Amino acid sequence: MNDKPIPDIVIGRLPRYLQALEHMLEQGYAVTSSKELGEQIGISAAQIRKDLSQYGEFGKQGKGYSVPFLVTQLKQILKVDRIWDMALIGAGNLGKAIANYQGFTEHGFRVALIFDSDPQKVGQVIHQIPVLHTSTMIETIQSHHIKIAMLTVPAQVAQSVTNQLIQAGIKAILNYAPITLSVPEDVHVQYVDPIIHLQRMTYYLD
Amino acid sequence: MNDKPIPDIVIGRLPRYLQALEHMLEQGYAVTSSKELGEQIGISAAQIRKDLSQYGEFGKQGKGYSVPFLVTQLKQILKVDRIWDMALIGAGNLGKAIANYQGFTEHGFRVALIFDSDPQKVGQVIHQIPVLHTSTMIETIQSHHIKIAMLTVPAQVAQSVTNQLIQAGIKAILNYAPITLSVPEDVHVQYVDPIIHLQRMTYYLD
DNA sequence: ATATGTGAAATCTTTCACAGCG
DNA sequence: CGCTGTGAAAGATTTCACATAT
Repeated sequence: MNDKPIPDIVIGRLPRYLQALEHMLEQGYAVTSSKELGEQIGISAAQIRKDLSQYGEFGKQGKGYSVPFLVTQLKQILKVDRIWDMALIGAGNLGKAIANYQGFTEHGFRVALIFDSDPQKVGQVIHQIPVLHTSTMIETIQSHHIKIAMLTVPAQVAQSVTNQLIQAGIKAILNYAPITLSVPEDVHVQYVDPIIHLQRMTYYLD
Repeated sequence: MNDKPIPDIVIGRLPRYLQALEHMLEQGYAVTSSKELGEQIGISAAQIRKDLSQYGEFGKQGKGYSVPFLVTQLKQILKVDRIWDMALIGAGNLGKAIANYQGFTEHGFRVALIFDSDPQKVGQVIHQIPVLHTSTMIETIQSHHIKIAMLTVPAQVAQSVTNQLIQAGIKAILNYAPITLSVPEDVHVQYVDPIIHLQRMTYYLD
C-alpha cells in the first residue's frame, strides 16, 4: 500500500483489463487467472498481478480472480461505475458519426451537448440532441457541470476551442483533431488519430 | 550507428514529429530546433534529438533542423513517401464515415476495397468504391497485393475476419473493434478505441 | 552564441522467482 | 498443487551535461 501516485502507464492498461474481463463476464466465466487474462490481451501474467496489486488484493491464491468482482473493482478504480455526461464540439461528418455511436452509452458515456460554429448546423438534431452555437458553449457547459469534451473540429480552430473548453471547466478532452493541444496540467487529453497509427505500422512494412 | 532494432516506443513518436513538422511547413517555418519542436508537442528536446539521431544526423549545430528536409527524411523512415492502398472491412456507420474521411487520402492512404457480409450493403457505392461481399475478400485482397486493412466489424466477428485477413496476406491492421486481436508476430495491429481513452481519463477526474 | 549528437547517469518499467496461502 | 502478491534483479527509457560544430 503505497502513497506514491500510480504510474500513468499502469492506468493506461486498466481499461484493457476491464474490456477483456467484461468480455469474459458475457461468456459466463466466473473465475480467471493472471495467466489466462494475460494471454487474452497479450500482456504478461506478472505485469497484470503487479498492476492490480497497486490497488488491493483482489485475487485468491491457488484460485485466481473472481471475474464479476474484478470488473466491479476496476470500474470503481477507473470511476466508470457512474454515468458521465460529455460535450461534443463539431457537428460535421465525424461528429455526427460519434454522436450516433452506441458504444459510448453502453459504457456510461452520454453525449449531452453538441456545439458547432456553422449557423447551418445549429438547430439540427443529432441523435435526439439539438446542435447549439459555440457562442453559448462556455456558459452551457458550466451550467451542466460537464467535465469531458470530445473535439471533432478542424485542426486550425482546435486550440482556440480548447482554450474555451478550459474556461468552461472541462478537465478531460478526447481530441480527434490532428494536432497536439496545449493545456494546463490538470486537464487531460487523449488523442484519436488513425493516421498516426497507420504511420506507426507502415514503418514495419516493406 | 547501431544495428540493434530501434525501440517501438521511438517509432511511435516519429509520426507525432512528422505531424508537427508538416504543420510548421504549412506555416512557412524554414528551420526549427529540438527545443521548439518539443514545446509544440510536449516532448523534451533531448528526447527528440536522441530519437532522430537513431536514423542519422539531420541537424546543424548552432542552427537546428531544416523543416522541409526533416519532413522528407521522416516520411522516408516511416515509409509514407508513397501511396498505400488499404482494405476496409465493415460498411456500417463507422465504416462509411471512415471511407469518406479526407485525412487518409491527404496522407497517402487510399481506401481501395470495401467489404461487408450483409447482402443489403453489397453493391452500395461508398466514396466511389463498390462494397464487395466478404466471401471474395481473401482472393481480392491477395490479387491487389494490399497489406493494410481497417477493421470496423462487430467485436464478435473481429477475430474470425482477422484470421481471413492474415490468410489474405495483410500485415497491418487498424482495428476499430473493441477487442484484442490475436495475430502472428509479423502482423502489426493498432487499436482505435475511444472508450479506452475516455476510461483512462475518468480515472483522474473527481 | 547557439543548438546538435551522445556517452553516462538517473529514472522508470518489466520480469523474475519464490514465500505464502487456499 | 496452483496461483497470488511482491521484493529484488534485469532491462528499457529518459534525462543530463558537455564536447563539438557552425
